[in-house]
Amino acid sequence: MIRQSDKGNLKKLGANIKKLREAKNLSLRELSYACDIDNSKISKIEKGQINITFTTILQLAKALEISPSELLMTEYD
Amino acid sequence: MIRQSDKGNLKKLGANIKKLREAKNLSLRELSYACDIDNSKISKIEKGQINITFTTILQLAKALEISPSELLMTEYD
DNA sequence: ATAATTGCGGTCTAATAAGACCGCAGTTGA
DNA sequence: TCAACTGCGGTCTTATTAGACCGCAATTAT
Repeated sequence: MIRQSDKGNLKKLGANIKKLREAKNLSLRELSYACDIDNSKISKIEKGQINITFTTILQLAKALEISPSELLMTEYD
Repeated sequence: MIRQSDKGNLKKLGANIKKLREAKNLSLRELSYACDIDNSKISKIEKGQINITFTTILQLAKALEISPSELLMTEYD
């Protein structure tokens, strides 16, 4: 595993999440509270360090008040 | 883990993937070959039995020739 | 009939996400 | 000056995905 092209895609996803979080003026801890995901984990997600599951995507989307598909709205390789 | 509401969402995702696969007239093994995911795993995904990761979503979307966000184009709880 | 295809369930190992927690260094602002 | 907040990195355990493989029962050709 740990395909090389995946790393870039994970970073893109993370960057998108960070952008959306900042657009709502939320700190990591605030978003953490809103979606019940540890703030350090969100930090890792935004830096593309972990490969989150579908349900984690749903949690984040809900807290960011957007649709799950909007969360993935980016170009991937 | 294994939140109860997640089960329903996983089934919805699976149903959507199955619909998309059938729309392209692909068997499990054909899709399996196209995205390099074991056919038995795809079967489990379609039945909502596993919580796939982001990269698996990308693989499926690519093989189904749709965008990742389109793959999630459904309503979730 | 019979051979191939298909969906699906189960098995086993290794890798890793989930989840919870700690603490630091660098802002920010009272 | 000091307290609060912020991003972020690391740790530890447990649950689960990933990945590869086997085989059956039912369906679908040939």
